[in-house]
Amino acid sequence: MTAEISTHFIHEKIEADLASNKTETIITRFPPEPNGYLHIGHAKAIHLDFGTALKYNGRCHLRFDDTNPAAEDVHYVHAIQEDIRWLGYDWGDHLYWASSYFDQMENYARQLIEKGSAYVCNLSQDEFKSYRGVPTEPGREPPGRALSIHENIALFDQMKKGDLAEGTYVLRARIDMTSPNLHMRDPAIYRIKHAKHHHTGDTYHIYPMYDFAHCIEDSIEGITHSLCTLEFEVHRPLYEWILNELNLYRPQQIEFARLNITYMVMSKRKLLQLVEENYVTGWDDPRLPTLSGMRRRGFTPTAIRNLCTQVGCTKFESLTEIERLEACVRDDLNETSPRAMAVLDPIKLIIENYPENQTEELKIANHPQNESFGTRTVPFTRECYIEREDYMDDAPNKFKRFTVGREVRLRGAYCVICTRVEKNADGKVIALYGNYDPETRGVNPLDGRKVRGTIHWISAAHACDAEIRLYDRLFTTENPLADKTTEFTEFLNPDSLQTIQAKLEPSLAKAAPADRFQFERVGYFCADRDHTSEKTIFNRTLTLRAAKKI
RNA sequence: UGCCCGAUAGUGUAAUGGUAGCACAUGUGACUUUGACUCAUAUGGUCCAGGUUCAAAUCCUGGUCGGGCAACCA
Repeated sequence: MTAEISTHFIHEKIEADLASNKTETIITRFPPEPNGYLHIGHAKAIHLDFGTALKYNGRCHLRFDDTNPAAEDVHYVHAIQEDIRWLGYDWGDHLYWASSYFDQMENYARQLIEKGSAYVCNLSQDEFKSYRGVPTEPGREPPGRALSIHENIALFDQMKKGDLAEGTYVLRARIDMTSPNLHMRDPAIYRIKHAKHHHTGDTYHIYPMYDFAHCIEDSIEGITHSLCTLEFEVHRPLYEWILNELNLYRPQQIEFARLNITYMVMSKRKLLQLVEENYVTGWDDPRLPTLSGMRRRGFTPTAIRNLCTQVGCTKFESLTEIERLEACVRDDLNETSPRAMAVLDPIKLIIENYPENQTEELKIANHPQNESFGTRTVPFTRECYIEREDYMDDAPNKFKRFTVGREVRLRGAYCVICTRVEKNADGKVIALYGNYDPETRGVNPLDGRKVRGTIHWISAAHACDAEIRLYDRLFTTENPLADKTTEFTEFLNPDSLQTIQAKLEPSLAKAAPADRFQFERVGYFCADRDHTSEKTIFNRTLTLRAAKKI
């Protein structure tokens, strides 16, 4: 695949480092914690990390940041790898685990203790809170600072052996309790956890904290540029302090803004809540911004990568309009999806001058601009389904579809003039009657009259019944998290999923799960993963770009 | 009220002291056997105030507004 990626401040920094020979090979890393599914926000980071490595002929490591066994699960490890591959990126042999560095990290922690730069602290979380102080006031030195190196080593050994209960002791970096940066006020770097780790099992009872672990992981792997999101900006002094204290190679951490998209929530915690409280059907619900959800919805990796390129990379906390994502998806799908016909809200059209028992196999192109998509045959008969909204009583002149007396082209078939309409007692249209012009099969009328509208249709006798899931945005407000006083679930769109029964052209019964189509004039659809030869199920990926219909 | 970061059309971005461009969205028109696609065209912008300079979106100072930081999460 191509490394389509725009240039921005991070690449300027990289190019300067290359030019000054500070670095030779660019090495980045994508470091997910296996505690949830990847979403489109991660796609931005993946695109940046892997795309940058590709652009500069370097490499990108996939490293699972598995330092907290309480939250993590091997199930997520598999899902994350699948999603990254689906997006189109490959880490080759460079798969790493924070947990494989645990022994080294312990040694580094010991080094810190031995040089007096770390100590064991027995303060409870609440107690330490009062020692740490608040942003506007300096903290006080915790009593543990007075312990001898000997005592600290002994205590750390006990923590490691698993004799001590969780929460009783932590190892702290000894930095500066008066620092204006709270992260420098003796942060915890090791804590006791008796949980079973998905990768190391019961081997360890102590686990490193993010701030201690991450910089060491980067350093060990020789990462040149460690790209992360803005909230880690205030952690950078700590990242650098630890590696300096340990006299280790120091990668360059650079921060960029997260991706936010209107009508979506990107927080892992919020997504988990939507899944656990059954607001959606699972992590791969097509309404979710998870990569697995978007995949099931029918979005393409190309579209997502293009979006990432378009939004670029800055330090400005932006909110991207969902329309831009949708434009990327339509742009790709327009080029890559074969066309087909489906009637979502059927009414019958009876062509009275068409022979009663005749079936014609019409050859129709699968793509209007690309002949390589080939053709398919679609059966045509006297009775067809057409879309209810393709008929209107007393239609204005601009309405290019049926009204009594108006002639319309049936896509790929004949021109038909609507002669009368049949309604039930409530005035609801039950059927349309019309006559076709046998001379117009595939061509315009010979007499030169203009037929302005073209509509889609399905032969009633051959129609394939299908379940169609119409998805719409999950929330009704652009930024469901903006209002801090209202729970974001209050803004859930009650109509985000509508399931209907529709009529499809028979060729679609042969579709395989995940196959994508454009149902002409209706939208982009893909066969759901639940789709089988017995039960036809399609998801609506997106509608066609909304044009003003009369 | 401590520290850190940021601010360019509605939105996302480019311009690296020298003509403020591009894309998405929106309006209008053309084409069309998809009211799609495509094409043309229009609307619309440098947070504010000073300063430096022949020249400032860009550099400096001060404001304003927005975001982040007080897990034994990452």
